[in-house]
Amino acid sequence: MSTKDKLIEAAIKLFEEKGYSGTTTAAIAASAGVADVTLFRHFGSKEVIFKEALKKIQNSGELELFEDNKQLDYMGTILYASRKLCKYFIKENRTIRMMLFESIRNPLLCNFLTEGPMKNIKYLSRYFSSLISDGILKSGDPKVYAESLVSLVFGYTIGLASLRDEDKIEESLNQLDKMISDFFIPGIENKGRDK
Amino acid sequence: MSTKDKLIEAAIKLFEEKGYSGTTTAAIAASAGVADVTLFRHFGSKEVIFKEALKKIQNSGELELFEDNKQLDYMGTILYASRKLCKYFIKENRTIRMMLFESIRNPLLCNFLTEGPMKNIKYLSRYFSSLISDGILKSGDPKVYAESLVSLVFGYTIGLASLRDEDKIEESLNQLDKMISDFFIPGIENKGRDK
DNA sequence: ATATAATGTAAGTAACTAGTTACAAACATT
DNA sequence: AATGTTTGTAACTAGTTACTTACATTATAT
Repeated sequence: MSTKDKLIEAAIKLFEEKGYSGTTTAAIAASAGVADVTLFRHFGSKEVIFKEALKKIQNSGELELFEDNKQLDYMGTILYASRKLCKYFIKENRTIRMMLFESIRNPLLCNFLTEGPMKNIKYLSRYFSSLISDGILKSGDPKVYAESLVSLVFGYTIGLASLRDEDKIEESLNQLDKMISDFFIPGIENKGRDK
Repeated sequence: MSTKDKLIEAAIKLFEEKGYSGTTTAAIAASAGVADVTLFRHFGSKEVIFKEALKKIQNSGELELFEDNKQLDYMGTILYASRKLCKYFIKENRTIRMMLFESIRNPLLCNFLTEGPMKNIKYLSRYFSSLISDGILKSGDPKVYAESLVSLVFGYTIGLASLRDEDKIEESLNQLDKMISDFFIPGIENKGRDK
């Protein structure tokens, strides 16, 4: 691994735990096992390495919500997607919480933060849209369906699960499954018609 | 307003915007219009004034989700409660985002943060429980119902709405209403039976 | 009117902070 | 073997940070 990569990795670890102003350039260099001055030779300033760290964080956040090779019904597909989303939110919960805070003062970060979820919402919207056309789901705005699902998963994992004991993750996943299958899906299903 | 109160208020404003390490004691004192040394005479250290500020934030978060004098059906009651919750999350979104971040390193803050929502979840659980007994809602775990509702509102306001333009709040409230009435409630309603 | 408490002024401490500069050592390339 | 690149060491700057001490001033209460 190159020196630059070592620095970026150390920076990500520290920034996500302590935020921008809680992290010092000296700590990043020490954590990467290089001299202080090397950081400035590579990045010039703390601002720059912070932004580069964010860039790498974002690139690692590309999610494939649907797996083509699996033959699932719509219930299974929605559950699969929300599980995947949930696992991502749990895994990255500290980064997300840090960025949610840093974006208070840095509005550019807001777009940055929402880019990933917005992509997922688009994918989900398209999927819901096709399910509506097929008469499987009630007619309605598929984007609202998608935003609801993502909000539910996000709110549950970041707002509740990530604040509880870390060893209860499996339990959280199960409860989320229950939420989705017991009333998110029944709420959007087309019950009156053919099925 | 007493000097101590002025300091706490200034501290809240700064901590919620810049977090713990981004806020300086000098800035708090200046914002409160008092001398630097006065802060230390009242609180002794930055840690202490931070914790006192948090205490006051928490006390202001007591929410009455149900209004007794209004005669609403269950749909209206749930919508009223979620609107109230949503408005609170929007109003306090910066504080919440700050605490979500600060709690990464301070686990005590986690309990602190969830205390308010957990109370709301308890209230809602009790309400849902009675609706289940009345046959209005499907049988199921009322706590899961409540956590779903709070997660949905939290996820939508903190995860999506608060990151968008601030002037779109009204629109966000309307969309949340739509989510609740169009498929959260249909998802938990008892459709098969008497109503 | 006087004692008491709360505040301001001023100076200072010791540690930390981002960032720079100059020089030497290690390294790989040719 | 010579050269250029990357890195480490070390010293430094200039500003910031939490926090302290000593003394003067103001307000309050009795």
